[in-house]
Amino acid sequence: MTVTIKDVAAYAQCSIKTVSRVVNDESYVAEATRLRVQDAINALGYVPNISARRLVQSKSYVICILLHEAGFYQSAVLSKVMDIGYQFDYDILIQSYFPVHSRSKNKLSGLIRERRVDGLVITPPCDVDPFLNELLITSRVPYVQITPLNRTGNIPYVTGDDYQGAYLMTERLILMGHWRIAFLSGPRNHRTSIDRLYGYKAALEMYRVPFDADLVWDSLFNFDGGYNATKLGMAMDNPPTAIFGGSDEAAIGALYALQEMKIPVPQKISVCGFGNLPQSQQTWPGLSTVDHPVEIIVERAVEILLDILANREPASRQIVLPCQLVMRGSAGTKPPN
Amino acid sequence: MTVTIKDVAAYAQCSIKTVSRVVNDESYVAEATRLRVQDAINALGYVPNISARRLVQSKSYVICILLHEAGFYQSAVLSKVMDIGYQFDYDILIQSYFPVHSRSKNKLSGLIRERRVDGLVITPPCDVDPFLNELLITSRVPYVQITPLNRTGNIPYVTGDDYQGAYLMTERLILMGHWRIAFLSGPRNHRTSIDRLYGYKAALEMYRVPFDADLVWDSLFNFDGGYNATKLGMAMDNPPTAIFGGSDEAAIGALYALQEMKIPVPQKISVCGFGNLPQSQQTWPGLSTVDHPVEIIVERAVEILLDILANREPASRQIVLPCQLVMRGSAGTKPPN
DNA sequence: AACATACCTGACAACGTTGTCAATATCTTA
DNA sequence: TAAGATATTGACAACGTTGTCAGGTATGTT
Repeated sequence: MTVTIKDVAAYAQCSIKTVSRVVNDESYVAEATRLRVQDAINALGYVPNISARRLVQSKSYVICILLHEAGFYQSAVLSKVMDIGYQFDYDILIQSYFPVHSRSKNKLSGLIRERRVDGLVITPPCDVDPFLNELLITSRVPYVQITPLNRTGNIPYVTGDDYQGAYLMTERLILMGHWRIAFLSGPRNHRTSIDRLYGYKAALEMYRVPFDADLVWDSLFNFDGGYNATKLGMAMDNPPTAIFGGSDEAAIGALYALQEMKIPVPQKISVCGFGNLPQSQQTWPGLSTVDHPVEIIVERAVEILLDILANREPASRQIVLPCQLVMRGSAGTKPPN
Repeated sequence: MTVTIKDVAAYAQCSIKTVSRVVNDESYVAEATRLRVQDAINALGYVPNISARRLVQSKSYVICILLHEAGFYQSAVLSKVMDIGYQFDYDILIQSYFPVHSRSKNKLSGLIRERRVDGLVITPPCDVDPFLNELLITSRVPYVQITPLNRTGNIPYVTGDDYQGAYLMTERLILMGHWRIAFLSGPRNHRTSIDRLYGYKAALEMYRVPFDADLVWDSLFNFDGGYNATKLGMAMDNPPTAIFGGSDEAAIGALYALQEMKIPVPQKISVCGFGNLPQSQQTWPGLSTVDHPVEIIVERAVEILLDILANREPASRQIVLPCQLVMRGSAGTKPPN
């Protein structure tokens, strides 16, 4: 039924090893032989059996993207992963991971321990899960973290510069006249969230704008969090003239809340986000945000992983990429009192 | 280094075949033997080598989700696929497919012909690509289409009822007093787009609302298309009081355009979409839309595919699921003249 | 007691490829 | 011309599993 390397060898009158050499572009094949084999391959429509190759080489040629819930950020990562997927010899497998499901744990454990995947790309918030970390250590499977919530210097990761990005945006708001700027914070024990908050604080300090702890609003970095925090926060005696969302999702939630409260953006209040997700340019007004270069981040992460898998030493194992401001309609100069 | 079935057999003092039986839960293994083998497996930490199993069974235990560009709809599909992915024995591979890239074609062709995937789930607009269709036919690989742009009765697919959904929404708008309702159309040669247009027309007819061809605006079903069409269309002499976007993306584009033109929604004009994408509840005002039950669609599609792969006859090979209205703030009664 | 039947087990081939190594042919150099 | 280097090829084992089939041992039936 299916054409194997033996059929090709018989057709081309040579050994299977020679066919293998031609298929894998190895040296030491006479030009005439190579052509004869090529013809045989074409004539018979031979395609190598990947399972056999994988067995004998004990490699799966699969890398796995590990995601938690499918939020917008995760979608953005997937978009890029898909875009570049066809450039590699590796196949790309996606796997969700919910630590609460034991089936989910089992699946993941099988994936790694049965060596169905050669390497992993880990997206937040999977990097902070203890079970996964344990599994990664004991199995010794290579992996790279993308924009981890927490990170240590010896694990490969690629991330945007949270501190610098938050600093830039805060600075910009200050230069537009704002001095009461609320910050929509994420979980207080996550590095990403902490770094962004530090960037925010540093800019305030640099421009001698007093820091007000009441302007740091917990948002969990998601839509509902941003919405609720804004509803609550805008009721304070001395509300801010700008809201800087530590994530686009939270900022979009803030936008929604403000619309609901009929507080015009940006006339009465400015809103900014962090992430530059695809939908942040489809809100009204367009969301000013810090571009977290997801595409480059993913590209670099996959590059590092492929280097590791090929036993090449990657140019760098920890990459922090600078962020840029993307100003749209949602941010403007501070309104007169 | 790695523990194989032989090691387990030696430890448990039995043949490799018996270990295989235990691992695969086959009958005809004495209880005592089974326990002895289980102990050996646990003691040695044995995990079967999947590549070997795949080779001997000539199956890959992988299903592939084929996507074109990573739009929001595609992300929604992926989300659900991920959600349910850990329930299967199959691994889930994602692959983008851009017919213009020859590398993309090669990758896909290899994926199928090298039998790296056992089956495919095909998302729009991949289903209308001739190269892919040719490949699917010649390779005989099983596949299911999700909400195909075009479809024939003999190919497995799962989709929402475009006609019925569009009918319902148009009817609702009419009942809210609208009789000049613009329809943001997709490509005119795609079944999905045509069906939604027919549903729209049918409702108009039923309620004796005259059909005006000038109110069918080409939008390509995306944000820019919806935006441009709305900008253009609202400049006409007798503009509509409602815009029904054939897709949420187009409707969100329309919302943006209307905000830009300072035409209040829903006071002056109502806007509705089709799809109920995650972000359609994060727009302001919340987008009224037709819920396309993506989650169920994906679930059913995967069920069908798994049935086919297991040589079970699926309960049904073509499934058309009813749609429901989700009314949010973007639609209201027709304003007085 | 003879025989059928169900249960249990293991030897061995097969899956389709790549790696190792030896054998041969051809070329280069002194 | 001989010796050594280089190019070319193929035989065969190995990868780790599952499928086939034959053989053995209890158990039940006539």
